[in-house]
Amino acid sequence: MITVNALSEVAALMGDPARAAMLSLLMDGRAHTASDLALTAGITAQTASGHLSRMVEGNLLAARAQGRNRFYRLASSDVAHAIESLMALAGTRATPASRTAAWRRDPDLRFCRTCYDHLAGQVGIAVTDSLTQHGYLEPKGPRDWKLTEPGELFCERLGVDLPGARQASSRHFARQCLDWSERRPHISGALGAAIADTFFKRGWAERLRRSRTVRLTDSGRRALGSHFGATV
Amino acid sequence: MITVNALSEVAALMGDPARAAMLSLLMDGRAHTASDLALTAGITAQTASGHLSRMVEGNLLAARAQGRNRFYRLASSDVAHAIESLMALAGTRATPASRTAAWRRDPDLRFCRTCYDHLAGQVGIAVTDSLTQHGYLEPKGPRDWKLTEPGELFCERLGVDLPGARQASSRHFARQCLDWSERRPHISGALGAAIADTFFKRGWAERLRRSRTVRLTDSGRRALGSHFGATV
DNA sequence: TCAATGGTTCGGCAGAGGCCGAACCATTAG
DNA sequence: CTAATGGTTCGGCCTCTGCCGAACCATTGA
Repeated sequence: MITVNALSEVAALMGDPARAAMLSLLMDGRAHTASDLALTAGITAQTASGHLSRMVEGNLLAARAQGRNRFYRLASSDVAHAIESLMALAGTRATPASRTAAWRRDPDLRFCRTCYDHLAGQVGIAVTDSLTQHGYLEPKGPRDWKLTEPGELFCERLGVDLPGARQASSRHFARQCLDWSERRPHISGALGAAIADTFFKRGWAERLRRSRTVRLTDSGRRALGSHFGATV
Repeated sequence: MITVNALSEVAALMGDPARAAMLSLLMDGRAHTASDLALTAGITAQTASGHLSRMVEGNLLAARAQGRNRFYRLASSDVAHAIESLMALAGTRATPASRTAAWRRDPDLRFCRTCYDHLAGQVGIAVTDSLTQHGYLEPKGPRDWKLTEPGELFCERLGVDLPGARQASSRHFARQCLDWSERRPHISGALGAAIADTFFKRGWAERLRRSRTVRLTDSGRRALGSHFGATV
């Protein structure tokens, strides 16, 4: 059956430690240069080049040339979600003896990280919960959210680029994304990305280099309290 | 980082063609003997034994001895969902040139199949849609459903074993599961499994050997019309 | 007790593929 | 033009692991 082969092929692509390290870095949703990815994976540039072209061939990554550099990013959010689901599985792999799941061992990552291009972890959940509890966001269908009229006002007041988010017409606007550490949905899609952008632009959060981990700044912690009525 | 290794390890387990073939068979939610799995994968028993113990070690499978036989099944529905998400990815891997996704090439599988232990494909979606449109099922939270009072009556009339489904207390009762061919949610969890059981027990559907494909019988087609008001 | 059947362990073989050094191409800066 | 930098291709090495034959263990049935 053709799907069996396809399954093993795509899984095998993710199943190499060096490629998994690259994919993990790319889970921050940004594009990275080939040498950057090689450094992260701890391999030479020529080895990385082989891995990268194989992942492009397998439709996991997309490549874009810019000057002397070549930038690689995840091919789609579907890829990101498949990786998240595997990570969720890996996180629960703990035996009954040592109950501590893998992600528990990195509290910073659990606290706040990027999931592709939006916020995840405790902070992502806190933001999402605040939006739903204030009636700014309502569940719509099984995997989407509806931004209510008060929600639009709130976002505008916050400085979220709503027109920009709506412009990406091919993309889901407000999507539910399962958080693998909190095991509950957080806001993703174009709106989720726009909200995350706001956090970065206003200095509420900072990306850590070579990691999906995000640091919540002091002003970010205050903003969570004043704007969202949440404490983390 | 520990999560990176965990990711590559679990992906590598799924990334071998023989193991992927076994996992694919086990996606029917049932337990299969070691020799059965070996036959499916097209390898000898001793080779299969090695694969199986590695997958048990990696918490993908659970094993149960019974007499001379040894039965293997997926360790949890999380495993099934991770595999589904990879299959969804593999299905969209088609190049722009040949746009037909992989699952399109198996219309029977797309029409009706088991997803772990419940019905999926067009039939699964038809059942789910019917239940929601009649007000028997209401979305509850992002990933669950609520069975309404009329819904309970309907299920009892149908012969669904509701007490049995409720007994599995550790399990989600009515869960939303994303259908990778229809790209919409169908009913899973204990209730989804109980409904699927009803279909098999009443002779409305039959499992095909060595496959997740399910055949809808003539009486099943009529039942869909009379009980669910649906045509497929 | 003895065969038959299902399953696992062991040992050795062979192929796949990850890795790097070296060479090569492309773009930018001086 | 030349040098520097980023990236890829090529060739060969080497490990990893999937595979099977053979032997072994466990359960069942006669």
